[in-house]
Amino acid sequence: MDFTLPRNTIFYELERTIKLYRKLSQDHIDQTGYDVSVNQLILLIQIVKNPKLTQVELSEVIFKDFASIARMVDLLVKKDFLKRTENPKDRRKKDLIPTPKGIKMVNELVPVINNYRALALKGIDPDEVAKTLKLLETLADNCITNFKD
Amino acid sequence: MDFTLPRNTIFYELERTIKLYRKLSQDHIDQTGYDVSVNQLILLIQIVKNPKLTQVELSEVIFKDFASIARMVDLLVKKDFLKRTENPKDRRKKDLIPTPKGIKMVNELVPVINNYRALALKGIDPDEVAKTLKLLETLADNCITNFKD
DNA sequence: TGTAATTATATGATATATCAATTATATTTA
DNA sequence: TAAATATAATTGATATATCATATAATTACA
Repeated sequence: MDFTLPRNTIFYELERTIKLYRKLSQDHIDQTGYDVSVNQLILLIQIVKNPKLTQVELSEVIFKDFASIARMVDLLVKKDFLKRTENPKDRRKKDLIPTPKGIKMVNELVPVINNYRALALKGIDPDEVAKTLKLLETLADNCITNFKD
Repeated sequence: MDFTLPRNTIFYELERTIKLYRKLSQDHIDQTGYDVSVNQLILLIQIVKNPKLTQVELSEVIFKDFASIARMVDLLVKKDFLKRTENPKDRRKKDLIPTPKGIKMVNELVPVINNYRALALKGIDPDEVAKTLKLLETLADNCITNFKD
């Protein structure tokens, strides 16, 4: 059987790296004492930056299923970082309004994110990052064009 | 607030690429008619290749939590791709024995995996892949050395 | 040798992911 | 305008992930 061990493929290394990066991110967020997941935080930041976006649009911005967005919104609402009210003009839509508590958290945590992003890229040549970005985009395009359904 | 949109960072592109690659993988597996997830399949392949590995060792090979392994083993057993029996020498351990059905599937699906891996990398210079691998390893190392706990 | 520490696996809680189906509302179009 | 279609959000089912804890068995060591 001719099969390359996962750990010798770029696919494995992608999975491994992103997993470690997620851990780094959550770790630094946790250290601040805030009870929020990285994904919840990233979603909330997008809402703060652009309160007009619908959940469907948000799902495109952060590249997640809209069902996931609905559940993350639920959690942000439960934690009082966000309010969800009916949009008066289009009652299918919900207006997502960050609470003062949510805005305060975003303001405090954006520098934390910028910090761990920099830590993750420490010692890496920006030109190499740009090349990697290009490669990843090609890989992603290849995936899209080769779906069978 | 100075915050780079997710989609302009390498971190976002990593998440996006790996998500599209997972979809490509599952799509090609599904097309074969087999009822198995990519992760279950990758795990089963490792077991076929090395039936002596414990679940803890398997979790290192495919870089997943051992709790995840236990649950994936459960599912493989339920689907009759795998048998789990007590190890007579160390009764904490479980021997994981692929069933004939499991072995047949692995033999049929390994070429499918090799095929979609090649599709994903089509048109990409192997030297660039090697460079990207190095960058990802550095990024992963940076994450590991910057955990706060 | 008996107790402590370690190891292997399993499981509960929670978060996230996808897909499919549902509900409600808006929009299109025949 | 009524019926068909599209859109926005929610929810259920299932898979996976992590973390913490539990259980059982083995190994280390005082």
